[in-house]
Amino acid sequence: MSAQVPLSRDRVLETAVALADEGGVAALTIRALAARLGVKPMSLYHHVPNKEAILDGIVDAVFAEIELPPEGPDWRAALSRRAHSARAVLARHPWATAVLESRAHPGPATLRHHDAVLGVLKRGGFPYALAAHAYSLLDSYVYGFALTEAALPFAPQDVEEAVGELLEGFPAGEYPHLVEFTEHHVLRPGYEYGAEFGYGLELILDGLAARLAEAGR
Amino acid sequence: MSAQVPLSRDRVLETAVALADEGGVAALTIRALAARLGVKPMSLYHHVPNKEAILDGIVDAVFAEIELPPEGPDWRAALSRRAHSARAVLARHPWATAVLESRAHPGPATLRHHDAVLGVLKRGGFPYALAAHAYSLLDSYVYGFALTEAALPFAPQDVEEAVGELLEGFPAGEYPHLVEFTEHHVLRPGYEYGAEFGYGLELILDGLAARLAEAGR
DNA sequence: ACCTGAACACCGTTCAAGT
DNA sequence: ACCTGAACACCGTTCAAGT
Repeated sequence: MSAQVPLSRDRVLETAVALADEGGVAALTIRALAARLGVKPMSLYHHVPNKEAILDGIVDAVFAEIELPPEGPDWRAALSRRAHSARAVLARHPWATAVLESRAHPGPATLRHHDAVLGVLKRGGFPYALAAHAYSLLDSYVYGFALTEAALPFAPQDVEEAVGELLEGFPAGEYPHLVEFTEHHVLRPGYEYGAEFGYGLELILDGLAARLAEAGR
Repeated sequence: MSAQVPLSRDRVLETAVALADEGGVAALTIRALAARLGVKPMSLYHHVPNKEAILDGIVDAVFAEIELPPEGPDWRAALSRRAHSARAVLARHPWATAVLESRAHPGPATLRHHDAVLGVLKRGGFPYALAAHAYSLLDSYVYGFALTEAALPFAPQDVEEAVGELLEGFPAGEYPHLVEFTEHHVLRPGYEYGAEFGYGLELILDGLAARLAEAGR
């Protein structure tokens, strides 16, 4: 209610993340943020230059939640761990992946991450070119998976209902493979989209390991 | 100026895509859209129920630009072709990938695509589970790469300048691997982020081919 | 049927004024 | 120094009125 705890950049960003988590990025308005902080809209401008800076800040705050890869010699375990952590964090903040696109100003947590991953690749013996391939591939996969997962029009427990509705709306015979695949696989017990993440990640890591072995010969 | 060509849903969506291409999704407002169409804001509501529908519509319009995979028996060539086409289209409309996230209503072009890709996998002999893995992996990769590419804070020809500025802003010694990697690889002539796409795609297709061969044994 | 003017409840942000 | 009231130039959308 009252601003007993004084306002600060950190408290603004923390609350901004909470608002976005609850209602998506559209719910994150300066005015709503001020109300949640028990303060008038204009007060925020003493701690943050404008809304762009808030968006930059919360993206970096989300990055800070991702585990830095462990420093050990096992590049594969380190990258796998980091990828799983990134996916979990981005799933907790479904708005974050899309907001990344518009951010041209990487923050310190983001840069620290890039640095740590490049360190892992270097210690793993990746030549520069292969390190570039590996980084691009892994990051694209993780972000893309997070984006796809965030776009799923249903919570995992509601697949059946949501997919059923979708199928009913199809013109008969228009999407035969989609219907067949949905009925024979997606709606079968045991299918869960989230489980695809690990499969794809392992395939990519296998591929990188093979390329690295070739490069070392 | 005057609405000689009568307004229509298609003309609204076409213009909406143009506005987003020019100024990002933030530049796509009902009012700007009406102005561009030489009409008053309220007129749009006779052809489109609201802004959400416009966003659904332009995402589907972008999907319609992606080449459907060819019908031939070569699954690998078909998927590669489709992936390259998708990446090119998403690069032409850098706002589109992020907008995907918020769209729970896939349009007909989107569904036709999913159907066609599943058809390719089926004719290629992919069991349902492997088809699911393949679809998730490829789509995540393509979207993630498009997102990363759209987030690059510079046009390809300005790498040197933009990256130079970024590096100068770093606290000394804070990001050693990032600095080393940038100087020894990113800033070297011949490096271009866009070229990473093909490498990653081939690695994924190699992996899928190996899994498919195993499944067939 | 299609277009529109006025109005409503919102935005982010500036500026001058308070403590 | 930090907070704020009033104001400005925007949003998307409803509703009643025009042709």
